[in-house]
Amino acid sequence: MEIDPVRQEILDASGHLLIVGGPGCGKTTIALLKAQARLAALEPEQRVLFLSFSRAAVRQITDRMSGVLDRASRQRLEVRTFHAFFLDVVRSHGRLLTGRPSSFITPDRERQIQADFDGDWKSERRRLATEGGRYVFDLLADTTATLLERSAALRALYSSIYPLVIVDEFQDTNTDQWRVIKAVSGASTVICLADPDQRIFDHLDGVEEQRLDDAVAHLAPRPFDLSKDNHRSPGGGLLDYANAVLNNTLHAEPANVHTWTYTPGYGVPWQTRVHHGVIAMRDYLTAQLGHTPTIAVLASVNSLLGQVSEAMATDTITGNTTLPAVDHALQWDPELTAAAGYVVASIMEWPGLPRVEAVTRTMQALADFYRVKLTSGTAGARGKIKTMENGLSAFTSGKTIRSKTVKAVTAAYDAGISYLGQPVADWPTARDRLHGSSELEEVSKHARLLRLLNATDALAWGLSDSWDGDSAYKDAAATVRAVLAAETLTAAQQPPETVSLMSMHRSKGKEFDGVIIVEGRYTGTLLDPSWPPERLRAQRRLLRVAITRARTMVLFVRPQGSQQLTRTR
DNA sequence: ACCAGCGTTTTTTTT
DNA sequence: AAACGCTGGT
Repeated sequence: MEIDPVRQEILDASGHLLIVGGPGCGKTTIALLKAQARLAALEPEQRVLFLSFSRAAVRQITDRMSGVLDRASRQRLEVRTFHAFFLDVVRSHGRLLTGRPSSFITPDRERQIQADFDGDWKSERRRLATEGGRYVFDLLADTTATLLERSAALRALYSSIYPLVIVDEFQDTNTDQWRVIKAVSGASTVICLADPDQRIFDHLDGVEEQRLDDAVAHLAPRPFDLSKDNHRSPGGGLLDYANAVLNNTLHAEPANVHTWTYTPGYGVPWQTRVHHGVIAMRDYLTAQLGHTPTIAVLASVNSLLGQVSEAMATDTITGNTTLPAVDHALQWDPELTAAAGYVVASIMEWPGLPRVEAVTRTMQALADFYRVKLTSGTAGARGKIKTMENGLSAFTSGKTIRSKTVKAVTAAYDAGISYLGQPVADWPTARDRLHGSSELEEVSKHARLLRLLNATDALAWGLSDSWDGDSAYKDAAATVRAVLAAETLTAAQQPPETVSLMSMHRSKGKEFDGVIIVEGRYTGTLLDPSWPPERLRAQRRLLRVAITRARTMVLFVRPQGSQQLTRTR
């Protein structure tokens, strides 16, 4: 990178900095260079801390480091997620708060504990922390902030290890993360990297528009504005176009932005259009760039991406051409799918179990499914859990059962079920018992998504081992739990596929050679003039983020008659 | 206490 | 279109 006068000023400045600029303006690169410059003046054991939100973002930053920093600097620059850092602090020093060593509760374990607990989970997890020194993920930021706020010695310790702290995507930090930054800013220098127009997580608790004002008020940072620079798609006009979408100003579609419209009910399905778009873009970019391009398919809702994934997983014949299946990664929350899998697994244990125990286990797995939904924000799941628990206790105590789900599950058990000992055939047999209430239908539908976990082989092997050789799968639930837990962990560590499908929110901080933005007929609407102004502005920010993920080109696949993204006259 | 039916919204990381 | 939350009938 060329060091212009503004960047030279950043390198020379001392004290807190607030570096503001849009996508691809080089905020990260100049922050890395600043870290290198600062490291040269530090003691050998001192480090620079670079905090970001997701493991994917950490990966992108470390990848970029190799081209910018020398070896020695790379080794002394710690790029970590907020959570990894908080976990370290709590593990090392949580004892100061509770008088006992700290341990943490993984999300998987949290749900199990939650499943066995009746009452208010929020106060219970707080109690587990203060009385047992056991922390769930959600409490790590708050605990770290409290530790640093209360202990001057701890603040001094961390500031001496990390005299410089860089915070990525600062505009989306929540209240607890900000408390931590504030606490270390007393003795450490803080560099905030921010783009107020990339604020797309306002709807989350603790993420607020005023965060940048907080920084100005409490840190009095030296401000720098890099928003005029664009290194990601130089000359390509993608940033200009994205800014026009943000502000709804007059702008023509640049040559590297294309729109395909589809008419619902006529011609090929929209999913096939997307499939075609991915292949066309891959071929075009391969020729133009001379290497296999990275491509993202983005939508504003997850449900559309599941449909695209389904379509792209198989060869599709359209007219006289065949679209070959495309290997891709679907980034979505696998926890619910896994929970649905545990319900199916519990049904695979039925032949070896007495009636009460079989129904109880399946009902508990069903309740667990709704506990997962509850933790991911669906308030209505609470009522369903209660209904199921009530129905289950009515069942075990012989009272009249009113829950449709309990009735359907007992009826399915009483109808009898037999397995062949072949997991691939027996799994659907078990899954097809999930009928007779809206809850069972819902779980059944999620269970069908299990193919997306790419764990089919591992599941079949595991279940073969638990076949008792006669009629039942013993400990099928534990087997499936172990396989799926292992699978989700390894999936997170894999290098990204060249084609990935994710929500526009999830694409934050990532970049790709090409981006395909999909809009459905009824779902995932990109813009609707009837929305209230605040929602429209939030959506335009989101669209700007999505468009600027692309280095080279953008393709929209939209239904006919959809709202223009920029003013055209 | 349960659930069908109706009107509204769809966005989420973390070992 | 599907999944949410809310409400009134059983």
